[in-house]
Amino acid sequence: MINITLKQLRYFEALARHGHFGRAAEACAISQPALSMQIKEMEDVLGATLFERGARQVRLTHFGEVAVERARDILRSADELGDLARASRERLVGRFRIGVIPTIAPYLLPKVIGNLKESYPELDIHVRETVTPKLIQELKEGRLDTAIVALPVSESSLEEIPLIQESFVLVRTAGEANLPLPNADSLKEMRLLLLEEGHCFRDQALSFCNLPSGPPREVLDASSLSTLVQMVSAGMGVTLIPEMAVPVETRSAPVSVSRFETPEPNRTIGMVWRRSSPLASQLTEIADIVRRSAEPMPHQ
Amino acid sequence: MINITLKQLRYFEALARHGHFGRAAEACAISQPALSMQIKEMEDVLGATLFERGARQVRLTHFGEVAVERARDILRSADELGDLARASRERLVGRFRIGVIPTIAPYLLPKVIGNLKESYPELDIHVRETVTPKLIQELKEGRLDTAIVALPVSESSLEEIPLIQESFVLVRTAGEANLPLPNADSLKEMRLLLLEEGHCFRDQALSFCNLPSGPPREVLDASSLSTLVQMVSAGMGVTLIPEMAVPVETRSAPVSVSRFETPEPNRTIGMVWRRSSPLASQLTEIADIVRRSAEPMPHQ
DNA sequence: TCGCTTCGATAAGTTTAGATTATGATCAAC
DNA sequence: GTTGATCATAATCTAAACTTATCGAAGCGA
Repeated sequence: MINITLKQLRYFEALARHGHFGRAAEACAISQPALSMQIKEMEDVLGATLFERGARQVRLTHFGEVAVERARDILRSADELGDLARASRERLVGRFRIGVIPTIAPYLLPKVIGNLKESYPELDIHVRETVTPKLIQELKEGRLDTAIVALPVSESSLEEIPLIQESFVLVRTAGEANLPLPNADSLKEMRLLLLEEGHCFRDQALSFCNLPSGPPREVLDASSLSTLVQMVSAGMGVTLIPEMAVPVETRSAPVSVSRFETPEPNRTIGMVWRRSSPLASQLTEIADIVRRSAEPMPHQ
Repeated sequence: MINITLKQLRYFEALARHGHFGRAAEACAISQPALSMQIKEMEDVLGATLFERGARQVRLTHFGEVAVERARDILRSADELGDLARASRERLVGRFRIGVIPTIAPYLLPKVIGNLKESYPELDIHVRETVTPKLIQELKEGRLDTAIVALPVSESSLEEIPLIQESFVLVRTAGEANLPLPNADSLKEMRLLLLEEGHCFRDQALSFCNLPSGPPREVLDASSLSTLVQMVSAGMGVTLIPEMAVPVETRSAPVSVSRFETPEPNRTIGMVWRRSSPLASQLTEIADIVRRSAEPMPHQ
């Protein structure tokens, strides 16, 4: 399809404004014949006359009058596209899709989202909460912009940066508060309640106890830390939870929380994104915000 | 000012639609490298990334998503400009400024405008009523599209086509109805009431009586045919009026109307427009409409 | 892990479109 | 009739855009 060009529209608008080929050409920084030819070309393509060439003046035809309004619309729109681009370079705007694993989301997200909205008011934040493999999948497919997960992820196409390191703590019934602290091996002998398969935290806990991950164990697997703690308070066993979950999960449950002796079991939480993501530079900024959102929590 | 081109926007839209350089290029009927280069150029000019090039797929960035909507707006607008042009070629649209002399306007215009609006419903008709020299002036300056005047105008830059020929009739008091018909010379001796200077009809009447046009005469000059007829009915003299004015002007006045013997005094009414007017072809159509509007009048 | 395939980027060369300068035609004004 | 202003046309040149050929990275199957 042969068509008009934006350049022609600019020339056209200038000629409509000046009503004079010479001066319009000067305004466009081109020669008068160049302008004449482009206007003629545009009239040919449109199949309609834009200007009535009088001996002493150049006037818009009726169609020209209608056309110049339309042309100004188009030119303004095109210029605004440039403005839009500039704006998008300076600050993060538009939709931002963030994925978080379930053992982090409830404790970290409220603060992260609050801080993000403060820093980027024009950001339209979407949250996806699911297990790491799904997040990674969606991330690689471009359905997420970033994900907050436990490191390492070890995907060559993904950039990963650590944010915080947090310990796991032991949750027992309130009555067991003063019992001696079990070590990794003695934990193996206790009724250790765990999350269902798929959660990385399940594997990390098992790993701490030197147990193989994989097949479900005899004890019922929970789908959330909250359930785990409730089951502990009901006397069904003990469990491990990450430090950041303590304030929320043990607030209303009659359980005791104990830290392990060093080396404490722990996990590294980090952010990952596609290396090819054009948001890369902004994502490091966002990582800072997430880090700041998480830092004060252990001390609160 | 360096800027994007409509072509780039079309390529961009195609790539956004297909998510694949090869297929988008095919859809645009260009080679894949050509598309790659134009997209790259566009990204450079905008200073923002439009697509995230994954190994196996091409995805819009957030900015790209915003941009493609804007691009579609622009492209649609540009296409509509073509539609607009096509529409304007087929039928007359927009503002249409018509000038008419005062000795025609009241009698012809109602019908002309009615018929014009019927034939060109989308026409925005503006009427200017004044004497011939002013109409010609405004016509040449492009402030009118056409004028209905008495011919000839004899302006080299104007096209003129005759529409109708109409006679002048004598208006006397009702009591004078049976008096013998004066000839041109005897009219000279009567108290002939005329329009004020500037009206071509005044000159035409004077010319019929073999009197010089120009200086005002002793009798008060009127500014409208209506006034003339009223003055006649008041016994102040006689007058000439064009045939088409008879039904309107003598309806409620006690006057008699008499036709002259051949050769009757008469005038040729025609339409004029700039030869350079791009409406030329439509103006001949309009001339037909005006002619049809005028024709039945002498017989009614 | 090693080809194999897919797909986008890059390079070199060709074509086309747009620009320039010079000139012509028209018309109004003197 | 001559002159000056103004837009169109012609001839030429340049720069942009396109083409074909090739490269390089990444996924995928054996």
